[in-house]
Amino acid sequence: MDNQLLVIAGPTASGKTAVAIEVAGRMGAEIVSADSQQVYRHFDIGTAKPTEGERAAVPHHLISVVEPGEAFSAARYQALADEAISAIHARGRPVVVVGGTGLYLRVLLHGVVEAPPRDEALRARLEEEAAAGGREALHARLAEIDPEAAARIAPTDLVRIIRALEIHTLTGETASAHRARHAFSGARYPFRMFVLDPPREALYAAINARTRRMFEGGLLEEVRALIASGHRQAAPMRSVGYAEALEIVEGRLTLEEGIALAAQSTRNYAKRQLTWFRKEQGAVFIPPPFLDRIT
RNA sequence: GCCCGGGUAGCUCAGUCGGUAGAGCAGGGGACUGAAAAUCCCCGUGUCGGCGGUUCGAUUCCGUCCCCGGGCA
Repeated sequence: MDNQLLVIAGPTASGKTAVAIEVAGRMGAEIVSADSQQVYRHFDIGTAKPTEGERAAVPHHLISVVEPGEAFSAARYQALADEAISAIHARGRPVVVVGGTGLYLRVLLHGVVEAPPRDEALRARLEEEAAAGGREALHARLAEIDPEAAARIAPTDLVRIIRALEIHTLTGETASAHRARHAFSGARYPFRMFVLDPPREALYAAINARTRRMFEGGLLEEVRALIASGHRQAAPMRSVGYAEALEIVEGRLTLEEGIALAAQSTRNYAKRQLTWFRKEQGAVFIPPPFLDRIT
């Protein structure tokens, strides 16, 4: 039973970090993060990484593990998380997985389709093509080579159209063929999952307050420093909070407008996160007080 | 007091040469497997400021009143 994972999920600002540290502390566990933005170094304030003190209290894994410019992915996450988990288990300690990135949680728990990683040059070409001829044209092309994938992907969903096309041109086999080979059903680890689910109003209030705190705590300075070190185009710069901070730094938004928009997109993001967790079989949604309900 | 603008969805506004109206944002729901805090999809009845008038029919035209801007006194 000791290598059963305890998974603590929940939308941003629901209080995952504090709960996980408390619970892991009691169990003598180590924490494996499942957060797609906290993996990037130097993006600290806007991703709400656990503090030094918190990380000293309980060892954390998969936080600040890659440079912002590096291409990260769900598959890479899975590999690194697997490594961390087996190392912790080798130490004889239990694992608490904490995170809000639905895709990463799913890939860790249920597996990832085996396919080649992104090909930067190919993607650039396809993007140009879409810019010139329209996304629908690319989608039409996908429909010819892989009707099954085309049926599943919206004609406007460029990111997914490109990935499907990419898999095909890289392997000569369609994306749906790769997908079909994977069952997704069973779990890769025994686990129990709790989803922290505060009432909507409380969540929004927490998000609004935390967003403001981030700006007061130096988010703009962090963004300026990131730009100065050449990370203006890095993937995490497009994430909730950073995108707005960038607009402020570059003078396209006033501070107040930016804070309001950042809080707004964070709220919308929190809603999106919930749709992942709702689909996870066996996940237990719990209202506060969280600690009393995690066993 | 007079003149000019405005008063339409929670907010900002578009529109109807007269046939009871629609976008963005907000809000809600959803999809998602190598960028995922990304990318994408779906959901809009509201005395069209009040009251009268003209009209088969007024949110739209006319009158009048109220409210909000701005200007002149």
